[in-house]
Amino acid sequence: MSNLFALIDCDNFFVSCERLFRPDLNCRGIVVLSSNDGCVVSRSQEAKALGIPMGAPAFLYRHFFRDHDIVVFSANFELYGDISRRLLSYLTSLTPSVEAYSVDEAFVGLAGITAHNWQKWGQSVRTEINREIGIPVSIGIANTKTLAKLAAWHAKRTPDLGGVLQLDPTGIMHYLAETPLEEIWGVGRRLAPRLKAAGVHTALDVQRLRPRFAEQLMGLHGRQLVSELSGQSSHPIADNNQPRKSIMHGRMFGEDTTDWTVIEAAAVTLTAKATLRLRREGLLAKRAGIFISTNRHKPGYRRWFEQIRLEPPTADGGSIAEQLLLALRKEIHATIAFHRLSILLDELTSDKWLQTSLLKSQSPQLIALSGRRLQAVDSLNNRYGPRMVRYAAEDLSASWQPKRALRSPRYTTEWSELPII
DNA sequence: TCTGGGGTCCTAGGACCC
DNA sequence: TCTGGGGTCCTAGGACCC
Repeated sequence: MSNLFALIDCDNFFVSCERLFRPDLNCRGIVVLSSNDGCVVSRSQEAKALGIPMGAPAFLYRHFFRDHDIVVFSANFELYGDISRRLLSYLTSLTPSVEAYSVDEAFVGLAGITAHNWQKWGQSVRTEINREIGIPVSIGIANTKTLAKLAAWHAKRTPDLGGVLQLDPTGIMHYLAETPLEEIWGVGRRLAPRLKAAGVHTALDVQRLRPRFAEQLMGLHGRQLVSELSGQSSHPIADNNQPRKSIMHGRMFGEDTTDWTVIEAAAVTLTAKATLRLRREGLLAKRAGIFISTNRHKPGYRRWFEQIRLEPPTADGGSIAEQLLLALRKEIHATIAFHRLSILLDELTSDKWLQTSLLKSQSPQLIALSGRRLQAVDSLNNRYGPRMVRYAAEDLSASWQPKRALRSPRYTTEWSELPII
């Protein structure tokens, strides 16, 4: 028995996924760009060594990429999502105590696993992931999730460790002292300056804070941080089956637009996608919001947010989009170049128990009809391909669709894009 | 010309109640 | 004229994460 946590953290995840099907790129500088080919979200070691920062705007680096022979990809989220699922399924074969923390990281509770030497256990897991899935990972092992994150950070940067670090009581002080404040899980760009002003510069300094003072500096969160860094766990492995609390779906437009028709097409398409996720997870939304803004990098930046109540709760994209657009239209008069639009669904509830309103009662027949229509659409789309049946408004314009000119094939999720040997 | 997308949690303050 | 104390709930905004 042990109360240890492991963090499995993929190295340069998006780049590693691209290399999986392009071994010819193994020693090349590679970057992967965000949606709309906007900025750099993943870099190979070679690209990092050249000094390309995370989040670098792609347009500023176009010449740099060319001059340094950097291979550039648009993000291929279908591929990354699929590889991520494979990793998760491998980890779940070791123990059910797995928390998918993000697309490229997972926590594993080690209580149910027996091993004499955790460092060796980590090495073997790492080797096996490399063999079975083909993605390099770093592994941190410690008594708390915060320390496991910290261990993985060092495992990535210290070649002698071979990609795995277990923080045991003898070595822990050294690594805490060597961890800059900003690298602690839970200390971001706002807290860091506040802590520095109080003379706190490393993870060891934070660990040594008096809990009351930590709470003054960082709120409740600070107290937990001190205890987590001291080896007292306050964050257990989270249950991935907990229903989600909100769904947000948005896009920056391929080009700015003043055209209401384009806004409509974007809003309906994004709402349809968001409500499809809702239905797949057996949820209904009680509230929806639409968020639209101009380019925040240009002067005169403005944004609008309209929220509506959904009575009864629904997963019907057409009806939600219609109400949202109606609400938005009332607020927007001038012709403005819009840059980005998002849909938010929240106050989610299970579709098993439908709470109908007493006052604004809608006929049960009507609700049932909408449910059957959505079911029919979903089953047609499952059978014949996504978006085979869709709202006409989705096709009013495609000009808002983001650019992804340099996307690699969806090797593992599209029959027509299978790799050819 | 060109700068991403999707989440969760905590807190402060206001409205309202007795 | 004077104007307490304590509680709950909701929301917007801020902070964090990847």
